[in-house]
Amino acid sequence: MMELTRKGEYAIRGIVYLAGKPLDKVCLLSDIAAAVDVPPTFLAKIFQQFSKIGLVRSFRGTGGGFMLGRAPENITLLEVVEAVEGPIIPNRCVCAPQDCDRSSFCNVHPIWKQVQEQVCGVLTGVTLKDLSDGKIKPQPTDLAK
Amino acid sequence: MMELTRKGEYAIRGIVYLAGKPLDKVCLLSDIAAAVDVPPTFLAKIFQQFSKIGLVRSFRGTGGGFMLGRAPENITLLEVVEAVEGPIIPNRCVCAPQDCDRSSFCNVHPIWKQVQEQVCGVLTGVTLKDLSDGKIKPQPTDLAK
DNA sequence: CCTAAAAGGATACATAATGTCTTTTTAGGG
DNA sequence: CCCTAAAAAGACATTATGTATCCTTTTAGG
Repeated sequence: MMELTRKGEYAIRGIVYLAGKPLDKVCLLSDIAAAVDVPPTFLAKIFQQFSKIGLVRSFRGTGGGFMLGRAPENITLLEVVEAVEGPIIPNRCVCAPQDCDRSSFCNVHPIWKQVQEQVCGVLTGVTLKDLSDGKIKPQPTDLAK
Repeated sequence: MMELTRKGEYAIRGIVYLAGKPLDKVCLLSDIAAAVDVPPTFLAKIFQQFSKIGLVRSFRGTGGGFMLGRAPENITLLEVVEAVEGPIIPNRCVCAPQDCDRSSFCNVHPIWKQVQEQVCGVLTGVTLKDLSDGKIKPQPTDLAK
């Protein structure tokens, strides 16, 4: 359960690679794909999605390629993951409570809500800069224990 | 991402129903399925799995049926979820770090580990008794904020 | 032995994941 | 103005997973 897909894994690899480059450097898709070991055609699809929502910027034609859409310290891992996997929804009822109007067993609802919040919390706390720097910030929840 | 399957949803419904019955009461599969609105044949498969690992006990033949395998306060939601969905693994690399020996992008590894711990933490904090009682205990993480 | 009930196995269908291929558009450079 | 490089877009193929259903077998009570 809760498993990131290949697509998600590839997306993170690719965009973290971009985050490690200068903001104005245009990178060839084929170079990125080779560097992070992802099928180029697949990565193309992912970056097309990212381009539409501004996570990356793309340039066509000769000398074209991709660069990060914004400064890496302003892009959270949550944003990347949700862009490629859709929203973090442990159970349908979290977003559609009307499906949950059964009596007893929908006591579970608040639990899924908690799970969702925890996960989003962790992923929000990490930026692409953190990841490309190799400096992962400890989460508050770690300090707690 | 992270979505519980129907099977998982059905499993929880079914076993929470059992948790609400007296420990020695044998319930007909068909009754359970009808009560929690789950396809009986599907629930049968789920409870067969549960029976093998002792989460529920089954009785065959006339007067047969299912009951909870242990006291509901000793069964956590995590146990139920993992029994039916498999282990909580946000990314393969969490359980197989050898796949993660790439340089930069596996900085993400500790993040997935954190996610895993957070989710398991929440699900461990809830028992079937809590769920069948309708009394969901607030998590430590809630108090923190 | 007859019937009720779960166990086990095989099967069917739909959807999502994981790619690939081809064609089209865009842009730079001679 | 063409030629070439590169991404965009769309169609397609393959597999795996999810979501069941059905049928036969085993077990147990009466």
